Amino acid sequence: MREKMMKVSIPLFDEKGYSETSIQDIVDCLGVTKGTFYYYYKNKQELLNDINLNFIEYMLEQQRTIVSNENNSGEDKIYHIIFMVISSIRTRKQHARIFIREMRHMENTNLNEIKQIRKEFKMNIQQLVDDGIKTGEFKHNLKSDIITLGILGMMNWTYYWYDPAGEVSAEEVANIFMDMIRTGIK
Amino acid sequence: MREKMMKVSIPLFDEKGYSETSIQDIVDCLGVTKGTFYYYYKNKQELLNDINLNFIEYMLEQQRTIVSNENNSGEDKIYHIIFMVISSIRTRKQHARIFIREMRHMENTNLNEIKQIRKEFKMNIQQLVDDGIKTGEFKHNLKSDIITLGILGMMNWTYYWYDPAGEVSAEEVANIFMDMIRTGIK
Amino acid sequence: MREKMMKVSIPLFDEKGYSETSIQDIVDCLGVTKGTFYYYYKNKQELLNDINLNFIEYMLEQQRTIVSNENNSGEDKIYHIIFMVISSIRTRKQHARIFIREMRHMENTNLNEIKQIRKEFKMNIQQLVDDGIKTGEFKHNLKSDIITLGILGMMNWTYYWYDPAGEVSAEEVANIFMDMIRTGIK
Amino acid sequence: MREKMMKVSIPLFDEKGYSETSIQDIVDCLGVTKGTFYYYYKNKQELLNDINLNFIEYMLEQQRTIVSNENNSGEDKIYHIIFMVISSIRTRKQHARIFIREMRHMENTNLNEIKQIRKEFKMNIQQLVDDGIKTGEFKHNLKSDIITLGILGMMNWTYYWYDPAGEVSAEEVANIFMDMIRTGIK
DNA sequence: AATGAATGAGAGTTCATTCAT
DNA sequence: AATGAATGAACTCTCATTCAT
Repeated sequence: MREKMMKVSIPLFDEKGYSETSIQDIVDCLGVTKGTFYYYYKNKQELLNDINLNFIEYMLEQQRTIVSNENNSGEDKIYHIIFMVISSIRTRKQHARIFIREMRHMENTNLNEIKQIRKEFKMNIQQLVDDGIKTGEFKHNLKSDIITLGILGMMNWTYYWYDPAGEVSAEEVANIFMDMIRTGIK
Repeated sequence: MREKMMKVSIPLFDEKGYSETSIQDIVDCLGVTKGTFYYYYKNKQELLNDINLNFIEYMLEQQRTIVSNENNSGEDKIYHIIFMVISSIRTRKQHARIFIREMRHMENTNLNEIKQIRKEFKMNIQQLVDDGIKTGEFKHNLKSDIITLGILGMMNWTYYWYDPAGEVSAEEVANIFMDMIRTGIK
Repeated sequence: MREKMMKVSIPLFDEKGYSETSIQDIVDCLGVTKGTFYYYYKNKQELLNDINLNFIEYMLEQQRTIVSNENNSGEDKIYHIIFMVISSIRTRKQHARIFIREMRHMENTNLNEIKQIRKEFKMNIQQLVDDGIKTGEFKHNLKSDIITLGILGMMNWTYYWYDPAGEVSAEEVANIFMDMIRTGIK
Repeated sequence: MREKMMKVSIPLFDEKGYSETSIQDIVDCLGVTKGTFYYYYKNKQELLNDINLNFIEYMLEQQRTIVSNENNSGEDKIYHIIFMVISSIRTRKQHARIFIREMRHMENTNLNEIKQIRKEFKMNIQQLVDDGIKTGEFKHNLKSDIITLGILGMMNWTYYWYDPAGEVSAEEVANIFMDMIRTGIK
């Protein structure tokens, strides 16, 4: 039931916003009553925590798999992360947007956990950049943290414009971004 | 008074969120009563409209000045836009974040106006890329729209991490980003 | 200015109701500001008092003229009162309805004055009935007070259905009512 | 609970008026909180709808029973309707006055329904008059619609003056009115 | 004679939450 | 496992009224 509640809440939270979605809205989707909600969840925040944790843990897990693949170069790994993020939009666009927008409404305890995971997600990319600098794969004078934040910006922004049903495939976008990151537009 | 209300609302809207900020919160900051708010504003939304329009019009104006400078190359202009955006964080960080997050709460009429301006902001960049492709300044096989969205992502994300009081100057960030965009990290 | 305010308030009070009409609504019709209203009127109630007094005094005056005409029989006088009331709808329909519906909102002092006038209006009719009984013009066993209330009911109700622009003239309605009152429908 | 709320609201709506009665007034009578009101009613209007529908449906039902009684003549039926209306004052005076005065505040959907019922109530009387004309029970040259409006006026006005606790019984008033309608005062 | 800024009290309504059943 | 009644606090918004200018 907790799963069902998460599932119906995600489109509601994305479309109307967390604050604007009432418990009533959620239980209406399931044909149950508000009491039922509180049987499964302590409060509304807990549901948001669940949703956000579920998302970021999934993303981190995917990223870890990519990073730990020893057959690929750093560059390959960065590419695969970008591709993974953009691909995830097909099934997790709403999920991702909630994550970005509604973090503010989380309890402190869970917020810290999430920030930790988020940091790891970022650091994994930064590490790839740093490694590349060390091995000579990348330029030697890069500021890896800012480069990483640039890459994250490009990726995260896709949640606001990329349409998986549109003409451009996730692969194409990933390729274009990776090209720009690798050799620029000049 | 409308100005004063905008001014105190911006930090509130950024920190607590638009929905979570009550009219009471706003008027308390000014030492006036709720009635006063409604003397100057038709409703809460109108205040948000004001805030958002004020922001995006400022940004567009700055961008127009940059773009219309005939002494600079396309590349220079892109650089100046990036620098302008990051510099704007010093005085407009909260303003910008409200703009990005709370657009959903705007009235339709004003929303359309804002979307229009936003589109122009984007198209101005895309035009620079297109021009660069035509003149040979940039690679000839670029997908300018996606490249532009990548650049916008990098810039917009800075509102969430860049600290103007920190060690790295806006100029440095702009340089790093511009380098990546120009020649990549390889 | 007090007159002008009364004039624009009457349609507003009739259509929206006294409570639902705001001072703002009233002053908007005149292109002045709320302050102006309070320059001429102590408060909203005073305006209603004015409107209602104006109406009932006019009605009473008309009635007095009819009653004091020594050429007419009692029956004639009753007829003329009915005709006068129904004729008054053309110019005072809204006025009359406000009078009937919004008396509740009047101050006590004025309310008493109005009730007094209203009573006189009623007693003038009742007197005609009583006179008729005494002179043998009417049946001798009539309960004049209840008969009077019946006649008043017929007349007052016309404010809710009679359309002066419709096909039936005020004269016709007065004739029909008077016929019924005189000789019934049998 | 909806019933209880209707019950306490009727005197409030009659004495203070619909607009002047607050939800707080209503719930105070029941010792519950405003939230409870909104658990049972969508809004204030819905309560008024309930009250008004309840009244007019009761009146129509009573009228239908009278009209459908095949043992009575048309004249008898008109008498019984008048008597029924005046008798209803004992238990429904306030109810009736709310109905007459506060129709303006009803939603359109319900308003139409109510107007329909009201029309039927009127047409049932008019039909009796028409029948009487046809059968020769009544004068042949009557304008039945205006006669009916006259009768309705007499009856409806009783809600504003008849005191069931006073000296005159409902039966007496009905008899006096019926006499006037039948044979007039001459 | 008229304005415009401000007030303050209260309105209707929403909603997360509780809890006995 | 689930309900349904109830709460209470907060919210947006309205408006008659005041008063210095």
